[in-house]
Amino acid sequence: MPSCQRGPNWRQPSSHKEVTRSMASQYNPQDIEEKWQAHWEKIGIYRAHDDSDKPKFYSLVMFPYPSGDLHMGHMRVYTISDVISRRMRMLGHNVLNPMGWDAFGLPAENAAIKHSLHPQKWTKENIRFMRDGQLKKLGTSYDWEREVTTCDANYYGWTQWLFLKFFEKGLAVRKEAPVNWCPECCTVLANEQVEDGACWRHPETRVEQKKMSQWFLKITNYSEELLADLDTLKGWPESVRTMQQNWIGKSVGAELRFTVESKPNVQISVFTTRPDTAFGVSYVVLAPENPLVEELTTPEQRDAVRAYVEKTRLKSELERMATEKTKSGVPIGCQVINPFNGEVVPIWVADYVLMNYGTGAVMGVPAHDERDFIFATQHKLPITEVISPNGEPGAELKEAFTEHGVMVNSGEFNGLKSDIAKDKMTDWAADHACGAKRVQWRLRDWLISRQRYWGCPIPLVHCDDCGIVPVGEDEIPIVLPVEGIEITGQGGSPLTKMESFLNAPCPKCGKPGRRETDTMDTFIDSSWYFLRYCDPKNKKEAFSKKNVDYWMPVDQYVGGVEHAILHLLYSRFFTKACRDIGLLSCDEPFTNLLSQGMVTKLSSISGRIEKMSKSRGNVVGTNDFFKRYGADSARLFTLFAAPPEQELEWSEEGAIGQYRFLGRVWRIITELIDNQAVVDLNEPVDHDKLDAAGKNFHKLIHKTIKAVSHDLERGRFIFNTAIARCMELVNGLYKYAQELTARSNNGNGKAAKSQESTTLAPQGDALSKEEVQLLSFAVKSLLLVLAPMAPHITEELWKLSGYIKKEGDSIHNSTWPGFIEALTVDDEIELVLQVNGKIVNKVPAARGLQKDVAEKLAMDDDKVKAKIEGQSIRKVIVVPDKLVNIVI
RNA sequence: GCCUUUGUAGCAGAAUCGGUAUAUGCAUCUGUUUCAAAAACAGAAGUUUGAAGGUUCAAGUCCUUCCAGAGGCACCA
Repeated sequence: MPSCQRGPNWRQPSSHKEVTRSMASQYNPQDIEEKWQAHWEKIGIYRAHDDSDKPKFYSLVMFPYPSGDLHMGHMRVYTISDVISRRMRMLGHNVLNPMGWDAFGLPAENAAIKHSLHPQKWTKENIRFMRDGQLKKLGTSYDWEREVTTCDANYYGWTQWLFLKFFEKGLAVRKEAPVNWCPECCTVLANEQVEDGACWRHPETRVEQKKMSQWFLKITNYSEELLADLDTLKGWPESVRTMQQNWIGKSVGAELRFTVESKPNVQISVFTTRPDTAFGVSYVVLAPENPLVEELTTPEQRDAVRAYVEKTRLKSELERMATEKTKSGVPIGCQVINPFNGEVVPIWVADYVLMNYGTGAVMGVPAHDERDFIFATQHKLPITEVISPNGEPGAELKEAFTEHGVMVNSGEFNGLKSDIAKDKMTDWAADHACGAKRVQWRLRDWLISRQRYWGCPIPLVHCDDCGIVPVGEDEIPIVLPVEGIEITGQGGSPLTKMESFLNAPCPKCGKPGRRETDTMDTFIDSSWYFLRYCDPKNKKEAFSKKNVDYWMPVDQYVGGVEHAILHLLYSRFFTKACRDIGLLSCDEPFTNLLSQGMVTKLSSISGRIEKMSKSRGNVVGTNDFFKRYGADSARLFTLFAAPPEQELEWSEEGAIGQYRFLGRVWRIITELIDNQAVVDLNEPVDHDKLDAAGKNFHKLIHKTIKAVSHDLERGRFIFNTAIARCMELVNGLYKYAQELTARSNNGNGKAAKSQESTTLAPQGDALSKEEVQLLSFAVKSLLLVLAPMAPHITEELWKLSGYIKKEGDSIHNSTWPGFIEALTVDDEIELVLQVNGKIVNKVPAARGLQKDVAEKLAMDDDKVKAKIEGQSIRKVIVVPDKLVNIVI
């Protein structure tokens, strides 16, 4: 596509004009960007200091997985976070803006199998390229001294140490449980890593349920706190809080116990959120996996029940959920006694009841539960109404009535409102030893074992005598072997075949034992990396409490919404657990969260606008773009095209538009400098000495500073409007410069014509001192407010304007500009005159008019007069400095 | 089914408290410049705010219902 080849390198061979034009007037990002990146690194201006008089600001972006290549879609999040960091630095904060690598994980192993390259080598090479060839070229302001890589032993050793602490506290436990197995990854997965019954890595692969003995972290110990503290996270998007709330899934109800008629010592517990419907129970259902099924089934029913259980076992979870219209089931032959009314009802087994929620058993109340209604209708079980909308029993039930109402057919509870009866009946059950109040959670413990090689080894030894024994703290790190490992993808983790790794003495008794070969879920690595950033080089501790208490919590976290549950929930849990272990003091890790939207682009494969990704064939590479238009243009476009939390469609034309804008900034400022129309400004502009055009422009500058400051305020971050304001200022600068140029050209008579027809800026010697000052103020302010968003061009122009005098000077070390409030408001406003809410006229008026003066102004207006003539006025509304509305 | 969220010129998006509907960019058109084009500079045009009701002197903004898109949870008892 030759038409796309435009850009700074584009030259027409016959263009002689290009040759004669001064070099300074050409904006060439490739001449300045790498130069400044190297310089910033040399003078170390982005280092964070662990002690400082300045207020701290911890700016964090979700660290990347080193997959090898970042594209423009990835760059959005780094740009947003970088602008925030840079601006906070200019506001006088001690900013921590670190970067690292989430470097353990399956893709490295898969790549190893494919290219027969060791995961470590693959990962390290990717990191080097992504760091030096991509992130640095974007112009990010990271403190690379604090770089953290989770697959380095000096990091994962502390991951193991934290595991031991969790183990000590009883927060890491081994238990046998049904777990999700991904046949593609050949490993188990956490619940959070299963989406719609499929592995989150490949949606086409269904996970299988297996019963295995595995390591879990007891995140459920923190269910209540994780839920309750969501309310304190005012700086989080509502949507993310809701998603976590749904995931934790608290439901309050009761556990009721039904005694088996033929075996009085056996009880079936059910969980219900509606104990008020207990008089309507017409059967009790067990999940097919419930061990009570085998225990209670009568000989006559045994064959039917076994066949049914076997049938459901073969169904996938998806198939089990698919049957919404029909509900299969088989009676097991015996009955339970309803403790409330003494009624004897049958026990069934049915696959609409799930073993892994509640107690794996449910009381069937067909009249007041949709699923039970379908089940009872199908299997001809009685339907007893116990709650009525109006207290009148006997209505024909065509479907389940699931709302609250008034109790009927419920003995001593009749007539009560059902929501009140809920508590009373729970109390009754507790008093009669057949139930209790109970809270049920959806959240389950975090399964962290992975049967994979490229992860953090779990620091345990299996001993025949002592069982499973944690290694001593002095043995840490348990190093993941790199040499002599052969990764084939066959027959499980290579660790299981590596004798030198496997053989280890029992830490307790010293006899030969065998090391645990499972590694940890990589989400463990990322659950505490933000703590390590606070103290990345500590060789004695995971992090010092002093440093963590200084920097934490993170003031602004930026990342993708795909981690709304997974990473963010795990990190919150880790923070609380570390707090209880005594390692730190805060309750929540991330005070403010910005979830940036994804970057999309038309995919030539599907023909639709989709998330930018390699597999969809719609990626825009970083380096092609940087070379052609510069990182500053890329940054501005991603900030400008949409608000940060919204989706952003990448557009080549739009991005070039930003390049054009920066070209405008470059041309006007370099020309002003060439013409000596700007000076090193060190005194304020004297507003009163300016002419009308000057006054207007001076006000525009103050308005711009105010508006950009407001848009970039903490928690607001509306970069698109901030850039729009900068554009307005540039447009204003062109206009003002043009007026000054026209004036001096008129004065000089003919001077203008010939080759000066493209002149943008006036000559300095044709201007008054105030005008030069005003232009200088405009240039200085524009560069300062633009600096966080376009760091390279602003630094170069800052230097050309003479503000860099010694090493260490940088626009990024400068102070964010202030503004004079009085100069942000206009003296004259346009007063809108309405009759009956319809606009009749707009007239200029002085600001701050008294209400009666404004009203008189409106009444005297000819157009208004014509409208209201002969009518009686019912009411006049005056909104000061806005409008007058006459109601007739 | 439940919850969250979005709907404004051709496109992306602005619009404190309800108070002149659209800043800014892309695209389009015109002029200057040019042999011509591009670039640059200057200028113009365009919607009645997804739909219907309601509250109000006044609604893009508040309320109700509906329609459409995006995301989350879901046989959760």
